[in-house]
Amino acid sequence: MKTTKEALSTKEQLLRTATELMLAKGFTAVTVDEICEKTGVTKGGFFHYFESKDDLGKSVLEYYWQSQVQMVQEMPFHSIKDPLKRLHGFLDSFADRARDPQITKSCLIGNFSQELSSTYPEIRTLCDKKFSMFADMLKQILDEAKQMYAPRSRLDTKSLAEHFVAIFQGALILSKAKQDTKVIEEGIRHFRQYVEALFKKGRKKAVKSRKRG
Amino acid sequence: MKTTKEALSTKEQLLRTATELMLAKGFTAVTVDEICEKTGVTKGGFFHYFESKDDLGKSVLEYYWQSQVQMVQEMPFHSIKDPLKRLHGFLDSFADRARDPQITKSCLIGNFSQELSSTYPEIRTLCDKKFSMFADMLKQILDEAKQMYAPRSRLDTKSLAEHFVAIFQGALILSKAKQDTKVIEEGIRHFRQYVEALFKKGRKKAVKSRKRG
DNA sequence: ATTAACCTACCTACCAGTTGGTATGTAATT
DNA sequence: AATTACATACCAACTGGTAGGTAGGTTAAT
Repeated sequence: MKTTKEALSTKEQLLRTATELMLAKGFTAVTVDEICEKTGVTKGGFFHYFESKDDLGKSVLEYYWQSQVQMVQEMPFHSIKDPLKRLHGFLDSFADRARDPQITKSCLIGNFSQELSSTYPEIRTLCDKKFSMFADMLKQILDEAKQMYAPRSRLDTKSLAEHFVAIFQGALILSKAKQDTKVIEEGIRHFRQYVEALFKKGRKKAVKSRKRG
Repeated sequence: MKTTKEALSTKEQLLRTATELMLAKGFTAVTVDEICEKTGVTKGGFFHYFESKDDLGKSVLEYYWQSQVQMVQEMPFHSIKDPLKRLHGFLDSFADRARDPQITKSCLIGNFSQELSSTYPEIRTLCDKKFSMFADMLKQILDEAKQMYAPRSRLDTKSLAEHFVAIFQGALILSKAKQDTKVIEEGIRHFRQYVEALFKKGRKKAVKSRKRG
């Protein structure tokens, strides 16, 4: 296999190029020819690895997702014991990434969801799953924080986690129009403040309940 | 002129069809032929009204924006005197629309921003302006509410208004993937709660400041 | 000998956009 | 009242180029 010697296999190079282009222009606007030229592979080569452009779409989505998962796994917040501090560590990492000019301010899951949901049901389902998995990761932190700091409140951690995903996706869209990443930072800041407010409320309620009960 | 007798001029019919299709599939995936066929006009007819597909893009964006402005103007919240209640009225209307199954859960400004920002600078600028105008509308309500209920707080109403736009855009994306509009309702609910929390905090601070000063 | 990993050359459908019309109305001229 | 002139609102048929995809090969490693 080439993978051992060369940095990346041809297939992975194709996936990388496709990801890069589709992050900027979306699925439909990117042509197979474009991907081939930029990767330095002919069309025959491309169709050796992918059945069709649609097939590429699914593969690219999976590839992108894996890279995102890895990225999150490499974030330093996991080792933080206190769940609320861990949450802030999580948000810090995302804010750092928003500030980093080298990182593309776009999300393939969001792009595909918007562009392909009504025409490619399979991709729509895939996007749904990825969104849910991402939200679930955040939900776990929120659940722990809730249990520790506001166990009696009826805070809906699932909805709150999904809310963050929405904030993030929306901020990406705004940042593209504005060509300014501050919206992303602000979105994270607002979410932070909101969660803080919710936990304060939860604590109060918990105290009240304890007094009552 | 035909406009008086017929419901809509040919140009407006073309704009409508284009809007409808592009809300679902995005700009690139919609072909001029498709728009023509669905409108019942030939290509010659289309290019009589629009210089190019790009030109159509800009026109469609403007047309969509106007329709959205009109929609907001027709909402009942404007007559509410109390600015905080007016804000809730505003949010109520958006939540109602999220619930209404007849309304397409998609925003052309968001779609275009995501799809075309990197390739069509003019459209990107247009999206930016529309987003800003929408945020500004909300900012005005927030400003009034701030002045009345938390005049001393250093609440950033502009950032908060933009945050709502982001929440809304993000929720639309999620709702497409999930095929469930509850995320939109939830997004609005969370924003509501967040603003409430901010105003409570502002009130406390104002009280404190008054005591101190 | 077989298979994976490509490449060259090509096909067909469809894309945005053009050409050169016609039908209709309107406004000024005769 | 008839004629000329011009504009608007379309249509049918076409063009050039590009899209996704295929057929059939070559090369090199297993």
